[in-house]
Amino acid sequence: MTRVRAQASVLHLDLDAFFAAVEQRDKPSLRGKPVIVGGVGGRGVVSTASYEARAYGVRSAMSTREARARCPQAAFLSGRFDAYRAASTAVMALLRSCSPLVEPLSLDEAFVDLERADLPDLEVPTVTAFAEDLRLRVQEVTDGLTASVGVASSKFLAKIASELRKPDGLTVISPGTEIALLHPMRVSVIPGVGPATVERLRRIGVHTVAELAAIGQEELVSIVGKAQGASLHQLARAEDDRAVVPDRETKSVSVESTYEHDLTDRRQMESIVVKQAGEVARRMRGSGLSGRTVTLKVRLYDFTTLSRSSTLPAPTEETATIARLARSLLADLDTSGGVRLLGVGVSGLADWVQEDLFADDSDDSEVPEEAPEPASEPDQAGARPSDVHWAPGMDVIHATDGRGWVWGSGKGVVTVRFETAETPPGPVRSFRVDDPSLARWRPPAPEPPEDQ
DNA sequence: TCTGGGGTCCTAGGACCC
DNA sequence: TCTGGGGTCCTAGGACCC
Repeated sequence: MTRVRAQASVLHLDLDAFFAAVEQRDKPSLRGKPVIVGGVGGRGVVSTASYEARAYGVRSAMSTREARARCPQAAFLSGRFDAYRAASTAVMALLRSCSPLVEPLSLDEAFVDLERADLPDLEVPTVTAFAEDLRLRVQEVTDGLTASVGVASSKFLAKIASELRKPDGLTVISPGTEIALLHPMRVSVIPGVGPATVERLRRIGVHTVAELAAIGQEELVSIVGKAQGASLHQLARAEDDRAVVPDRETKSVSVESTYEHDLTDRRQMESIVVKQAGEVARRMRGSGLSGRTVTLKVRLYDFTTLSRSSTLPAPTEETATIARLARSLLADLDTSGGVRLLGVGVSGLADWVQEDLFADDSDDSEVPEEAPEPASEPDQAGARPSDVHWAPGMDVIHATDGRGWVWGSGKGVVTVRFETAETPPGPVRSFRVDDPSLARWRPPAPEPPEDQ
């Protein structure tokens, strides 16, 4: 049984501070400055911090409130996923031009199997030169984003390697040196070992990978469970023969939202859940999926999180069906203390057999109107999602001043900085939020990728 | 008014079936 | 007077990842 490959032929690529780097690329005034992308509302968290912001201790998953306290001078932006997706698509296309076996892990990360790349051999000097060239080509296709790359004899070690010289670095682990590198490290370097597992291991005196490797598999299983015990037993020995798998299938589709103020009105909760069901259904139809299990997620005022699910006899992608089920699941829950998050998801997915290629994918079915939507509109007090209309960072265009982006908004005023990736930092001007000469600007739709 | 949003995988118990 | 033993499906919750 193969434990690892004899050569360093798995590559892991990770774009550095990805969301923040895209913002700095497109907004020249932010280059060299702390930039924080994430939820900008009172309950937001940091998604990505630029390295300048990390110097102040700002980290992913930290609450935005704390990030503001640590680095008040940072630009706080709510994120432009179309731009991130476009950059990601360009990088993934580059990787797929190198090898047919590319496994994206997220927008900013992927494995590449070099055994299927067109290289003369897989010796360390060859893969090193290839990886350095690849990093340069990433910068070319993304107009300047940097990537960190690791190359090793398995997925596990390639991922660890890419972390070692961030940002903008390359690490190749020579075959045969894996254990010497790995064993002194803390167990938390192992993907899948988070705070709960670190604590369990700490209680039996295990802190490093070497100490982990010294534990018997039975003891490990008794502490962390069957699957994780078996996995840790192998990874601690640098044993990993998982294949690079392209085209992993989607297992679930979901939408959730945390509200600035806890919800208490059942009618309002129902109307939100119905809207979310519609969004899930729309996305499912967009990717040709349908599913049998509908799940409602509710986070209460005290952060306890509940889920309730119900499985249909046959798959659906219809708004009305998903909405009806979600609403009936909500009906069984006690939400009297207040609700901070609501979400709707569908799992148990099957490919959608498209009966008629020319059928339009709209879904006009009506949701039974037992709970009419509260009169008027999204900004009902307490129901406003964390991201408001003029979100910081959003691209805008002004009738006479041209293109810029939203610096901030409040008190009926939007502040815009006029600049683009190509034009130097420009003036900052303020407008009334309802100024008709100001509009959201969207980049031209990217070419849909060839497959999928 | 600590604690996002979109996912994946695992566990454990009960139902149900052979 | 006790009580088998799988396998699969479903549900709820939790850990973890980016």
